[in-house]
Amino acid sequence: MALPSRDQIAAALKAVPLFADLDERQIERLVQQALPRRAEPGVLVFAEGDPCIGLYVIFSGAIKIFKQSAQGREQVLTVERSGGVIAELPVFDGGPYPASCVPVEPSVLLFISKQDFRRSCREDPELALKVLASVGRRLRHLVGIIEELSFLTVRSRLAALLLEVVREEQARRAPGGPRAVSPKSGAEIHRKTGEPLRVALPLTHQEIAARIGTVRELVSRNLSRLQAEGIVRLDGHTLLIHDLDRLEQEAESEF
Amino acid sequence: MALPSRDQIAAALKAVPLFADLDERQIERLVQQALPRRAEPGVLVFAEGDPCIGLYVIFSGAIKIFKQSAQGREQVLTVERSGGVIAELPVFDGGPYPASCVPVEPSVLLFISKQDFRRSCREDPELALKVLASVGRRLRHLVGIIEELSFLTVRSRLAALLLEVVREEQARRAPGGPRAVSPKSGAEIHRKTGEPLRVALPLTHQEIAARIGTVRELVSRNLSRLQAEGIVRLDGHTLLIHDLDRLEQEAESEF
DNA sequence: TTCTTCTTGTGACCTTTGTCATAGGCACGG
DNA sequence: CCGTGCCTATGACAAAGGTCACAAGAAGAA
Repeated sequence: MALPSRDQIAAALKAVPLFADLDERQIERLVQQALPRRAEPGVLVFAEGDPCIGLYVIFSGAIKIFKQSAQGREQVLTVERSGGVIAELPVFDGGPYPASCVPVEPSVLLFISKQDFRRSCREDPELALKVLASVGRRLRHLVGIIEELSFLTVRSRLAALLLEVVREEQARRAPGGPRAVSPKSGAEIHRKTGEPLRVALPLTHQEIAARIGTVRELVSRNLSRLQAEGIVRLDGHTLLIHDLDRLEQEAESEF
Repeated sequence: MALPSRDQIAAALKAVPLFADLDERQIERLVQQALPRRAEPGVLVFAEGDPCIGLYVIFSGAIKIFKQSAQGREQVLTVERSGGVIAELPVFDGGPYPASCVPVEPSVLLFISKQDFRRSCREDPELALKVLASVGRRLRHLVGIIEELSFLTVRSRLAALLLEVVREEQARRAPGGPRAVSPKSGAEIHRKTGEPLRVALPLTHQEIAARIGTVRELVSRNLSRLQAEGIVRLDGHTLLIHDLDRLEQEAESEF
């Protein structure tokens, strides 16, 4: 895939929630500052501890932010997709990147240097407030991970992850965001009809393990157990949810 | 203790890192916005899920931010002291407070409403950037907790906590921050002389457990073990560190 | 002091998590 | 078609984490 043109970059930036209601002139400046680059799965964009030189907007693809332990265990902090922004925080506190970053699909990123972005925020307080709001969401997410690690078993973290995958998939199917009309979400339909919910689960056990903070084998065993109990069924990389209520219940069950 | 006077509030705000180099006029405005209030240990300042109405600057005392599980287990996210700021983030993303907040000592807080603070940030981009920097530190801290929960054993998290207590205590003893001159930290002295390092450990096992994400009994057992191994010694609420190197080593040991 | 409450130490026991090893399945390139 | 490499499943085991119960200590309040 070729790198995006200026027009494509401008369109992409306008679609980024963080830059949602900037005016034309401001977008234009961001476009001039943005440096497009390709990034391939397996090749680090940056590593934990690297000095922070700027942030990245995801033009296309998907990017994983993670920590790695000395023993090689991995903990995923978040996976961001098109329109997402990476590392907008370390840009401001002067420290190095707090985690590593690698694509999970072939991706195109727009790099904006620390200096440029700081200047933009200084000149446009609204942008700074937007960044703060975005960072707020990020912080909530991290607190959620802490809560899960500290209160929930591997089994319920797995159940929670499956539910999250379902929700994302459904959000993707119903573009334009949640509407007031059309009240039946996939989950509602499911509950009514008793038909199994069907979503893609494009993750290996290893990747699931890294997301929920455990090891491959436990994911395998717990998935088997959930299947044996008739809560879900796994057919290749398709996940069938037979009992959403039970799954939701499992996702809560604490230590 | 009486509530602070305007002058005292002004002085306190100037000493807050977040407001470090605001000019007189800006400080004056913050003073007018700040509403002092007392807060007592055991009485929630706000609870997780409450709508966010503003932020708090700690005038005096110490404040704990924590999550609580349905089973009553507690996970401390941070403990802030005089000069610290609480909940500066949820002010910006429109969501409710993500965790609960309670003093661990009798404290005096300065409340600043969401509207006021947002206006101040809009009018002074430098302040917004300061907030971003401060939030950056917060995020690093949360990522650190995730790392510990996901990679380290209870034993090493305990060792890490003890080391943190030592570092804080030493920072308090050497006011004015770390200096380039006077290179001998307490730790250095300790290593040279072989004398046990001695710091106060003003925490119950229950409180330690809530900080490192486990239960009372495991704290008790692991402390005993560290003592049996001659690494530390506990005399009432005084902690003696006999082998700092070993303790640092333990703080790293992964699963 | 004395009583009550909070805190700590510990044994017994169970559950969960993690490790190691092994074997079969699937997918892709030659 | 057949390797080669990755992914999955599972048994056997070890170790860590957690629960329950109970006995002492320590610390405050009366």
